[in-house]
Amino acid sequence: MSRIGLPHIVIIEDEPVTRATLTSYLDSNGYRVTEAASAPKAEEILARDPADLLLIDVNLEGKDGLQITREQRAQSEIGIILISGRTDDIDRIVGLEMGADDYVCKPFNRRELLARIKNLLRRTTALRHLSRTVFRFAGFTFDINTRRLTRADGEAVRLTRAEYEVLAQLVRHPAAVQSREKLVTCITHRQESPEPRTVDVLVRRLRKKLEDDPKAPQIITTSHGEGYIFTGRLE
Amino acid sequence: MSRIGLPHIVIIEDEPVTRATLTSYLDSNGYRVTEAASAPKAEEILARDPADLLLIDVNLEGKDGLQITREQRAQSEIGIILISGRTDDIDRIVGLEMGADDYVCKPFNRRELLARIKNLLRRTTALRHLSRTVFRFAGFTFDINTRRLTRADGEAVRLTRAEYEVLAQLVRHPAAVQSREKLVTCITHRQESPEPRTVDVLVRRLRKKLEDDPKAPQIITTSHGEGYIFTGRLE
DNA sequence: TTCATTATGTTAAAATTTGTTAACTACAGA
DNA sequence: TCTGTAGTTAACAAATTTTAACATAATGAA
Repeated sequence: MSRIGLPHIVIIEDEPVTRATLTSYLDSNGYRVTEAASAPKAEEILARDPADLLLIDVNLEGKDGLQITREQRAQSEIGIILISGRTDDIDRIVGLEMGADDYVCKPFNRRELLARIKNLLRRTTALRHLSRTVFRFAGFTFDINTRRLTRADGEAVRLTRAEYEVLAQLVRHPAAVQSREKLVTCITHRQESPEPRTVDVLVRRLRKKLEDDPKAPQIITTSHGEGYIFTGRLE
Repeated sequence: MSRIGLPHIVIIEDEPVTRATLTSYLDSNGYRVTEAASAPKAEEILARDPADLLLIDVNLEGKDGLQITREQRAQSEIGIILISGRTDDIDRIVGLEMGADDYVCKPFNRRELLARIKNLLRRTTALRHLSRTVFRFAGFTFDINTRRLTRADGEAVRLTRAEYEVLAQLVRHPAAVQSREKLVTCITHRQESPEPRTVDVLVRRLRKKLEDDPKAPQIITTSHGEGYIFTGRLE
C-alpha cells in the first residue's frame, strides 16, 4: 500500500512497547508513522523527511521532550503533541507555553488521542494550503514560485538563493517575528546550519535591494532580541 | 473602549460567575472578550462581530455546547475550546470528534487555558495580520501591524522594539491603568523579566517622542502607585 | 580543467538598544 | 510641614544589531 500523500507523524518515545502500540494504532488509522527512540534519531529523520506532526514523550533520556519542543517551534510551525506520565499542572503548563499544541497524560485514551491528532492536522495542513504565491508590497511584486522579484518600474531585482529563502519566509508570515534560528534553517535545509548571525548579513543585503532608506527599514524590521519581521503593507 | 486589533473571543457559558471570571482574566491578558449566556445570544453576537475563538460550556440549557460546535464547524474554521464539568472519556471524545480543537475539564487551571488559547489562536489567526490596525491620536498615526508611528506632518517616528511593545499595550487599553508588571511582560516575551523600573525609562523615552511637553504628559499619564494610562483621544 | 565571478559565511569594530542604578523631585498621608 | 513612598531623570553598563571587510565555497565560461 502506498504511503505517499498520507500525513506523516513522527513518534519520539524511548519506551519500545508504548512506541510500537502507538505506531500500529496510528498506522491502521491512515497515517504514515516513523519511530524515533531519541532526540538525535528524530532530528536525523526530520532532516530527510519532514513531518506534519510530532508526538513526543516528555521524559526522554538525554534531550527531553520540552527541549525538542522549544527547538522545533523556534524553526517551524509543525504540530506538536506532548505525552507525559506526569499529571502535574505545572509540567503541562510549561509544555504548552513552550509552544506544544497539546499535552496528553498517560494513561490516555487512544481514540481521544486520535481525535486530537486529526483536529490538529486539519489546522496545520490548512495553513499550508492557504499559502499564496504572489505578494505585492511597496511597489514590489514577489512571486514565490518563480522566485522573481520585480520593482514598481518593472525592473527585475536579482535575489540570490539565500536572500530568496529569507524573504519568502518573512513574507509568508507578515507581522510575525521570525527568529534567526528559524531563518537559518530556511537557508540551508540541511542539518548543520550556519551561524545565526549570517541572517543579519542576508537581511542587510535584502534591505539594500528593497528599502528606500536601508538605515530606517520599513519592510524588514528588526525586533531586538527576537529576530526580524516583515512589516511591508501587503496589497 | 477601543479594542481594535485584539483577537476576539466569545464565551458561551450560562453560569454567571465562571463567565465573569474568565472574561476578566482573558481581558487582562490582551484579548477582546464578549460574553453570551446562551446559544441564541452567541449567534446574534457572532453575526455582527465574528470571533477568532469560541469558549463554550458543554452543558448549556437549550442548545448545548456540542450542538453549537457541530453547527459552527460546519460553516467555519473558527477555533473552538469546550469546557465541561464532566471528566468522562466519552464526553471528551465526542466533543473532539465533533471538531472542537480542545476540551478542558473543570476545575481548570487558568494559566493552562490561556496557553491553550494562545497556541490555538496562533494556528487560526495566521492570516489575520494582513488587515491593518491603525490608531490615530494627537495627530499621530500608529499602525500596530507595520509597527509604524507617523507624526501629523507625515514624518515617521522611529520606535525601538520595547517602545513599540509598551505603546501598543497602552493604546490597546485606552483609559485603563497598565501596571508596570503588566508592561514588563509585554517588553520581554522570555521567561525572566527585567526590573519593573525599566518601564519608567521606556515611558520617558516614549514621552520624549510623543508629548509636546514631556514634563506635563497628555498622552501617557502616570497613575501614582498603580502604573501608566493611555489618555490620548483616539479618533 | 582553470580562472573569473558570484554567492555565502565569518568575524570584529561601531552603533544602537535595552536594562540598571542613583540622585533628585513630586506626591500623599499624618 | 514633615516624612516615607513613588516617579523622573541622567548617566552608565550590558546586550544586541549593523556594518564593512574579508575568507571560503559554488558556479559558469573559456
